[in-house]
Amino acid sequence: MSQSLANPPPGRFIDDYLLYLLARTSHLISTEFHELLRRRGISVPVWRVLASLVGSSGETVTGLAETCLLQQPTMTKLLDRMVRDGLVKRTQDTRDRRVVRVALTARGEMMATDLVQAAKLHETEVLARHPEAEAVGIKELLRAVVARQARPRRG
Amino acid sequence: MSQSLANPPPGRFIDDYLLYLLARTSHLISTEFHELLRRRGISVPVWRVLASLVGSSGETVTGLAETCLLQQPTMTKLLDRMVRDGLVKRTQDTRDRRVVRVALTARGEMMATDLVQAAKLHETEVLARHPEAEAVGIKELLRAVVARQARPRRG
DNA sequence: AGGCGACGAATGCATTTTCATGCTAACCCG
DNA sequence: CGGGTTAGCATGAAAATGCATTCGTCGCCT
Repeated sequence: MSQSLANPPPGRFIDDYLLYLLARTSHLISTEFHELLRRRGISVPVWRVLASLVGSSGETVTGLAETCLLQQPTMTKLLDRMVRDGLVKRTQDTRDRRVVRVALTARGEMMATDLVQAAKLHETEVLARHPEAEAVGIKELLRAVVARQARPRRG
Repeated sequence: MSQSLANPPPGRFIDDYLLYLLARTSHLISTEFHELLRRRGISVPVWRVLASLVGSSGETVTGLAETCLLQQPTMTKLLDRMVRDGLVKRTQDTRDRRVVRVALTARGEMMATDLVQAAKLHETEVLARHPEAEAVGIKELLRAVVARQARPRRG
């Protein structure tokens, strides 16, 4: 029962609150890259879809929504816009006619590849800037947390 | 000797992309708590404001926006609703009449205190579930990253 | 004091997101 | 097979958000 073991700067509750620290870190670091997107006129959700589709031959709408941390109706409408803008195309799955397969168009592919390159560059900068994060293997750590946390899909 | 010296799972780009891992982790863990909020009919932004205001005698609108990772106009409108719902009150700063001080009402205070307690409980569960995160001092790590990252005050 | 630039908050409109629901196709089980 | 259930996606009205701009106040500087 000793909260004094750690060293929380006991100012605000949230400054020692894990969920807030995670959200803030994510937001703070991502914002940097998001400004690059903004300069190119690409919204964050669009970037997420593009990044999710590189190297894929077709993802489902629901799968994309989950990956991009969006709700399914939001993804449907986002895809509407991306189809309109010629970034992705929808095709019907032949085995299961309920399923819609989403894939990049040539234009989307080009844009995605380009952005992924920029993202990798940025990531390198970020890791270089925060050596202690790399030292503890932050990516492996996060992957492990995600893997364990990943929802038991019913059952 | 970890096997992760090379590229771990070269499936999708994003699965080894730091910014995505951060966002996904944050989202995945937060979602748990957000469901508790949902059951009580409280939105995430409202919760963030409440949590930001416990123990405070008055924050500015812009300050709250930054803390809650929202834009200032969004915060203004969010506060409109929270005032309407009797959770917070606005008062004019006497020293600087541009500034609006936002503070919890009695009802807001009660709700906030209650939720903070639940949040602390949940945090404990989460940390217990992910021992390796606690082992590396995840909170201290994130605090350090935020502190270093937050420096560039753009203008 | 007067003027100018910066700051803090609010506003208006367009866009996006949400929530609940509808629809079709596949599954399951008797 | 047929009826009920579930999965996958779309839709529509209402709410929230983003972006640019506006309004009022302050600081500074001469």
